[in-house]
Amino acid sequence: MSDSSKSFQEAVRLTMCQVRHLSMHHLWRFAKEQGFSMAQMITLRHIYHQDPAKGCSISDISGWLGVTNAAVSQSLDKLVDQGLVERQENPHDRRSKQILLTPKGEEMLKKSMQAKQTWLEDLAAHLMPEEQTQIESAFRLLTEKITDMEKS
Amino acid sequence: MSDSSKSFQEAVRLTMCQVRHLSMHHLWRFAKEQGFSMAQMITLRHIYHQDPAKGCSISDISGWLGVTNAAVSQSLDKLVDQGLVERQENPHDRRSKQILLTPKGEEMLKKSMQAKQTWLEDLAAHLMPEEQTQIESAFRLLTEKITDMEKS
DNA sequence: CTAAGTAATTAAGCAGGCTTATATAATAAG
DNA sequence: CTTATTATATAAGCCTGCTTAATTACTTAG
Repeated sequence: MSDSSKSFQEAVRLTMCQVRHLSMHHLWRFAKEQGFSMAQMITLRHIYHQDPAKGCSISDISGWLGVTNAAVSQSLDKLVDQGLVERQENPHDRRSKQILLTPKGEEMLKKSMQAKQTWLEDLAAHLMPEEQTQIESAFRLLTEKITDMEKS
Repeated sequence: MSDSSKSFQEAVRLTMCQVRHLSMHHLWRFAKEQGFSMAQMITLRHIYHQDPAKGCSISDISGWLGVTNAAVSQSLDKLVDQGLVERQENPHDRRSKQILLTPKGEEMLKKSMQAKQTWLEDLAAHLMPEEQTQIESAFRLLTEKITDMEKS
């Protein structure tokens, strides 16, 4: 591996480490206040990151979390009761369910991310316009590449 | 707020959203495999982000997590048993304890972050050298600014 | 058509993380 | 010095998220 690549990785790692720590804390507190378990928060986010047309199955989620289907099914019951997700029949396989976020669920997730918004505004205030532009283009590039990676 | 600042924030938000989702998942799986609770992982990271000379108190941690001191004290018992953290007397206030990571604890935390390493190498492989340089400098700047923000 | 396999659900039971209540020791305030 | 407050620890008990086991419904393979 080249030295420049090492340097790149170190820079990314450092920022990620900070962001991860703050995000983790934020999500933990949000979940606690709203009465969700960590598993439910991760589930909601996982559904959110799926193709909204297809949703995802119970097995998808249990595989992602590393728990049993039973656990996911029970956990979803509560989210359904609260109107955050819905179970739909999979037309291609009637054993399977398509789990989808309801508008209410999507709104809730957005809200959970929005608290970050204030932080982001603070950050913006600490940066000169040129600095913002520089970081912005780096992040756009990164988003694109990460998306590519997840697909492959 | 200026349009350019909005655009900046949106770019950062998008990347963070991806990173958060993947990090969350990664940490969840790691904790599960290693037999730690989410609260313990967040605790360890919190200690890690403190001044290593001072450590932090039980109250610090319970405030950070939003749980009682009793919960933290019990949770730390297990981490102490495993040799990951140690309780030291605070010389300035003998009621209080300084909670510190042991070398073993630090190593464990590093390990929990290292799995990200592979991902980072994959990412680097998807990027041209110029792209890496661009992102790298943006991240160095960002780390600096976030550190400033946390201090203030 | 039958048998085996897969997806989800339900129920019972366990374990661990959290809370409250209580106790101890040290500090701060009067 | 006495009293109140703060920091932590311990014990008992609750709650909930998870597991296993059993069931239903559907799909696939032979």
